[in-house]
Amino acid sequence: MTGGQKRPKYRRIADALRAQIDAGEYGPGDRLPGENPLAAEHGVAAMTARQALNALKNEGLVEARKGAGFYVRSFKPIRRRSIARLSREHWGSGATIFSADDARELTVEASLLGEVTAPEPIARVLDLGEAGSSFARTRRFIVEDRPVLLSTSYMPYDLVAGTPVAEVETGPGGTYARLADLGHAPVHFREEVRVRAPSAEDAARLRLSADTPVIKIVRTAYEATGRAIEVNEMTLDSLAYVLEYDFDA
Amino acid sequence: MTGGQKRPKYRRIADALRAQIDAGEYGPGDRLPGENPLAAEHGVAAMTARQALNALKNEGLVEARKGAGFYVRSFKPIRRRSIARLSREHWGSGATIFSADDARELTVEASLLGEVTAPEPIARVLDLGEAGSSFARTRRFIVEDRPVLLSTSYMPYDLVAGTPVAEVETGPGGTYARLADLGHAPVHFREEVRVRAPSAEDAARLRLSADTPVIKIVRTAYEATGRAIEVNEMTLDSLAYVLEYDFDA
DNA sequence: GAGTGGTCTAGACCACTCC
DNA sequence: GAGTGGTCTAGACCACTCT
Repeated sequence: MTGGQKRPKYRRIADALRAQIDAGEYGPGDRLPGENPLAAEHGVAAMTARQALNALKNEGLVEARKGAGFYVRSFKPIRRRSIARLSREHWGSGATIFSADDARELTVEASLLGEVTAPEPIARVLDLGEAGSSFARTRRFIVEDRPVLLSTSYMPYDLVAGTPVAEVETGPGGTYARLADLGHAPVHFREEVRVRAPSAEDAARLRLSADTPVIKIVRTAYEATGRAIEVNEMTLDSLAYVLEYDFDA
Repeated sequence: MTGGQKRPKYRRIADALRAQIDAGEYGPGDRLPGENPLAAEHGVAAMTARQALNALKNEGLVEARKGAGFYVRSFKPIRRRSIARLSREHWGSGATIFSADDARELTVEASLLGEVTAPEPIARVLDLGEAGSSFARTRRFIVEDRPVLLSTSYMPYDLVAGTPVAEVETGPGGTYARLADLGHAPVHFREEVRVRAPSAEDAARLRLSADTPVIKIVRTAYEATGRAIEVNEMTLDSLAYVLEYDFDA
């Protein structure tokens, strides 16, 4: 009599909550009813109400805080202008490539890994030889207290060891400007975009649950000779970003 | 004594299965043990084994077939060369823009929607006026019997009504070549890439479960005057694609 | 301490496929 | 008909937050 055709109960409950969120009854940051009130309200078992809440969590609409409740997500996506940010004029002018993204308080945690053995596919692209010896640097980007992007940049060790590229601070224009100083200006880029489940480590560093997918971007930078001089492997909170690519026909 | 530190049981079972898949013990298309054998093997409740299998499903590593079992996914991602496929030389030569993607048996189901009211954000970009009157066409792309991409293309109704663009078959070079014939050649494109939970309809048309995220691409085509002449809203099976963007610094 | 989400158990019915 | 995945129930313990 409670009226059930085909759509499972937990989906109908999720639908109802989603509608309320869309209608603004629950605004960004608001707390949703917990599983017990929900279950009572809809006359189902607690597990079923929980399934509904988890469905919304997996959609990225709400986030769970242990011991506290489910809260409506309140993060405005970052618009990443993937091509403009890498234009020569941009880093050539001394701007960091991050400043082509949304203007928002941005914290970057950077650390040098120094000489590392690059993962096999990257070693091949960079033509690192048998040792696979690369120079690597990792970064974590935090916007509004939320870690949103992890990045690991690999360059041929021989190319950059002992140069300003291998310093902690790469100076105005960043790595690409320093590579240009060395006569290895990047002239071409390729970005490969994939969606995947995060590794346990990535999930932890981005503070995501294991069910939330991430965007993987692998960017390769080429110098004029056609040689690959850098590979940057990035992991993005998939709900925190909109990727924008502008190009001519 | 069975050795449990912190990682939940269901995750450890999922990890074990993932390792076996990576090791090739279960190859593409193979069937995994069901929840009951799995539960017995690991000494847990059936629900817990099921949780492990569902975790793998959400990762996209395996797919569930109702009444049959869980099977290792066996689809090789499609490499979509987003920029090359839209170059003027490409469609100018009479090739369809799909042929810049992986060479694989591709089926396209196309249908004209005719005159439709475009969604508000698209109507604004296309400057459709109050009526929001657009001409629309939808397509579904199927590769190896798997629907992988949905597309809906919107153009200003006044621009294309009664022209070859509005025909069922757009001819060599497709819509963009016909727009060029009309003196509205696209010279610039913008693609916006997002990851989201699919609508119920999109999930059904792509044969995805509601937990599997999709990639949303919104592509806007601009003519030389800077006017937007087409908006194409695409929904991709996020595990079926690798997006590739090539560009110069 | 009360409430919460994360995990887990031990059952159940249904619709589906055929291992 | 046996087995399967999808859904559902009615409990439970733990770690966590503090509504």
